[in-house]
Amino acid sequence: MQTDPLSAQFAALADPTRRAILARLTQGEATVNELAEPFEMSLPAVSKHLKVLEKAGLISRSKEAQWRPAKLEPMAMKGMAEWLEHYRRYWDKSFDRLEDYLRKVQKGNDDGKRN
Amino acid sequence: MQTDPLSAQFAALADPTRRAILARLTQGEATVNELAEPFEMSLPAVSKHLKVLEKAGLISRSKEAQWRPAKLEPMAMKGMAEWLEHYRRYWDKSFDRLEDYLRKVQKGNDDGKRN
DNA sequence: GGTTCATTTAACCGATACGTTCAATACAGA
DNA sequence: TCTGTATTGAACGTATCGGTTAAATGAACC
Repeated sequence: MQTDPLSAQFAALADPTRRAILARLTQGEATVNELAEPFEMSLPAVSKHLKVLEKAGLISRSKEAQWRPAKLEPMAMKGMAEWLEHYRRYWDKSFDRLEDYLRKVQKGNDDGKRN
Repeated sequence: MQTDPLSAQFAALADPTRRAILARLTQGEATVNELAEPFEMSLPAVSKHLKVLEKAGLISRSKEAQWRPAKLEPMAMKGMAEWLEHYRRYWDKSFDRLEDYLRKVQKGNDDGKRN
């Protein structure tokens, strides 16, 4: 695999087991044993998946006694989401109209004092 | 690699050459030779990258004489974008407030007659 | 110190990824 | 039909992936 972050992150998402692990981690931190429970897969296999996710920056690990709970690091997803956003205008018809609208507001009656 | 579409699509994006090819295709259709030009890579290599992108549904190929121009199929990106959107609330602070707002509008003063 | 539990490391395996080179195919045009 | 151009196919090498089993590590508990 490549060394650039985006490649590592997309590659990490290219596996259903890893995507399921990330989904599980939206419910909160979890240990390897807990994460492995839904899968018909050995613990070392899950441990390796976690290593892939960690190298991609998508999760972090902590340490409590003999447990190494995994925690979601959602900021790492931002880059991928932004990359895809550049293409939204090519599939989302209504996005073109939104762009037009935003351009108009930006230019003309600039009442963007919100927040 | 897995056989589910999302895995194939994320895997396709996990390579900088393929991402560059997709970026190029936002400018319009292009032949293999044109697509290969920026890369220090053999033509068969680029041809293989196109096959990966095509299997993922991210591009399509047509046929004009001996040319097989590639065309962006942006709809195939929707699934990935939606998958990532589920996680936006975990990295985007302002998204929580937006959610609250939308929930409120949905419930109470429903003046959503636009469009 | 010995036991148990959680996790990782090591070694291995078959399949796939990504690149190469050389040959084959397909079409256009003189 | 011959030539040139565009593209793909076949065969190959090397590295990585995703899984396994068995052993090692580390911490808690008696």
